[in-house]
Amino acid sequence: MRSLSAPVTLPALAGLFHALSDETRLCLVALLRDGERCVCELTDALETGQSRLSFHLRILREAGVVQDRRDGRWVHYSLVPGALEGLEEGILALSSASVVRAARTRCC
Amino acid sequence: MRSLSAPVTLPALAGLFHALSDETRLCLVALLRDGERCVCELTDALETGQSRLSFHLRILREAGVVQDRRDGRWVHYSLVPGALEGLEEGILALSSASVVRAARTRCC
DNA sequence: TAACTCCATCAAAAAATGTTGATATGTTGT
DNA sequence: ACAACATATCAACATTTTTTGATGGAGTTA
Repeated sequence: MRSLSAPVTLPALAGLFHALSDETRLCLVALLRDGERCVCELTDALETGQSRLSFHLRILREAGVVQDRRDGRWVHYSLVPGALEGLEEGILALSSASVVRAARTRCC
Repeated sequence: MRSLSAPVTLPALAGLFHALSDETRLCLVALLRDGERCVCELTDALETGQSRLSFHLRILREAGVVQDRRDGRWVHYSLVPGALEGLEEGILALSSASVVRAARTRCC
């Protein structure tokens, strides 16, 4: 079991969940499961507009789920190693004990 | 490790994530961690309007995360046993292999 | 340099989601 | 039956998210 992970806050966890709460984005994650993919491959696979894809990729990127790498005129996306594992950790925290409370209400 | 779980589809998984993608709802889940709570306790803890809470509880209920139990004029909410474990399973499926594809595009 | 490709970004429109206050429903106590 | 209470639902509005098409930048090839 890993330790020393950053404390999980409710807002942070909600943000991560939000990034994964969309079918298109989950589809992207599923595609990246097997390794790096170029944006053009992803666009091709999802049969959708390029700017729409770019929008969703940005959300995943900002949530720390995927990362990009430029190679000439292509950009390759891949899963951030450990990101989904971190999510599992968050869920575990949520269902067991130590979610860090935002200092706001009596509850959390 | 549990087997025989229902196949995880992307839409189903996205729905679950969506239910958990809101801070208020995560807060509710965190409150229910230690056991059943009456709506009035939850309202009190979150210091928020009753109809707002009712709205979020419904979303959690419809996503299968929580369940309710009527007791006289009170309604008690609690976590559905195994719901969050199911989520972990989904994440695992997503990051490894067997997400069931919706029969729509070439990708998923 | 000019033309072309890949991709991100922007602005406007559309769609979905969340909030609020009012009302309805069912329950208990008198 | 009536009044008081707990909760759900509804409708109007506000906010956020998503989609779409247009534009622009960065890299490549000729």
